Amino acid sequence: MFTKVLVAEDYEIANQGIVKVLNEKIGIHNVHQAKYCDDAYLKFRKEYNDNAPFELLITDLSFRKDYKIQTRTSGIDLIKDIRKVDPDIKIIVYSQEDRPDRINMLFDKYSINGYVCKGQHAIKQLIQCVEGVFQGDEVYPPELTSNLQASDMVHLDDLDMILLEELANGFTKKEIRLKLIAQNITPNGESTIDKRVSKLFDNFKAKNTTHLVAIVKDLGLL
Amino acid sequence: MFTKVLVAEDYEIANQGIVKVLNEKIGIHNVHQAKYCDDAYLKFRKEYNDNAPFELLITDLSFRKDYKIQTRTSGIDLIKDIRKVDPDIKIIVYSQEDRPDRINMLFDKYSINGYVCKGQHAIKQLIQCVEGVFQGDEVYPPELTSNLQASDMVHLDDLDMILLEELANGFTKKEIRLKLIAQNITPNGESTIDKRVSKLFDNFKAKNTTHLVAIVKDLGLL
DNA sequence: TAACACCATACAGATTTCTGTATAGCACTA
DNA sequence: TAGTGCTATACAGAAATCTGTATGGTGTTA
Repeated sequence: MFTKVLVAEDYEIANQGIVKVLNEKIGIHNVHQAKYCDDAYLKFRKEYNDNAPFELLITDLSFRKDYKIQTRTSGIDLIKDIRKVDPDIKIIVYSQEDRPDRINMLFDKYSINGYVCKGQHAIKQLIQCVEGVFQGDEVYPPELTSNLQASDMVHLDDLDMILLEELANGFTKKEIRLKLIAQNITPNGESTIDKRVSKLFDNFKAKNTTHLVAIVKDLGLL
Repeated sequence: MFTKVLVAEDYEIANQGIVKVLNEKIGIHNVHQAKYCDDAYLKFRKEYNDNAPFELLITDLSFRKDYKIQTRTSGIDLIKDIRKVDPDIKIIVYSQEDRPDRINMLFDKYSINGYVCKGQHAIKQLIQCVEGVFQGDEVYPPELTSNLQASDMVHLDDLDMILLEELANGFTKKEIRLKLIAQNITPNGESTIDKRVSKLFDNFKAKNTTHLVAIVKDLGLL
């Protein structure tokens, strides 16, 4: 089993909880804690340079901002920087996020090794995740593997995303059309945009533009 | 100090963390845990009926939904139901939420006794909060008292919230007007609603309804 | 009490949204 | 190759949004 672990989590009580689980349920005692991304990075760097690197990083994604100015403001920044230095360290992300596309992105783009959703079954999942990652597996959260269908069925292409984005930014379809033309993006006919948005209404069962944006924001797609 | 406490928090690791703090830092050992609102309510009810009521409830606001169907789905439901039965129990809410208006609402509308923001300083704050509430104080989180200005300058009343909510749900202003009339809520003139929404545009610097809803969703007010 | 500010409401006009119908092009296939 | 389905586009009309102006009521204050 891992012997040396770094936990990056700004939320103190959760941090304590993780350490408790690692100690008592998995038997890892050499656990270091960090409440800021920059702090985590420095700790990582120090041990790495001393030739006693951490074997596992467990990190949250979102870190609350406070008076301390940080160069890294999210777990993603932290992961990026650590991966650059040490491609071998195992990384488990442990966060609120439960959107399949976001989680998949972490595995694809930042080659994390495991993901645990904060939630009711976090303890059991964390234990399984640490064990799985130790054996070299990629460990996806059960929440994700069970219902891939629903959220991923509606496929949104680039134009759809641009439209949603610009509508949410308060632009009219005419304005959006002009922007598209200016950026040489096709299609950009006025009625095509109308039709695209209408199709999004169908996809998301929205009654109008405002409703559409509200739904998409709630789904976390925007 | 309190001797009998109920902790309602679906997120296991945090739940552990709270118990640890209550045990080790405040010296409360009779701590019961619940991971679902309904479960918390039943535990509360049982002890109350046995004439050995909890003196303090520490609860989260948001509970993740899962296969278990719950009649109470949020901490607010739980608080409402518990307050109905026992107006004397002290309640500390302990949540992600950091919007001043939401937190104030909890004190005003549900007469909670304390609030702690999940975050970097949650342990210290929780300790201070429990001690303050024990002495009969209302304990607001330091995050709130320090910068009331910014976010609270825009005061949203009930009607504003209804309008935002219904617009986000895709209803037209005419439909909303009819709903207001049906529920005997005044004012409900067509142009009044127009004017109210226009004022919200000003407040949030929104260009149109869609933009407004997007902004408010991002701010977490909806 | 008179002046002033604020709010609910009405009305009207310009703009935008939403929907339906219609045409043309492109790709696939029987 | 003719038929079918999909997409981009145009146009048009009904409905909704947005904005400006105007009026009457209420409450505050000089």
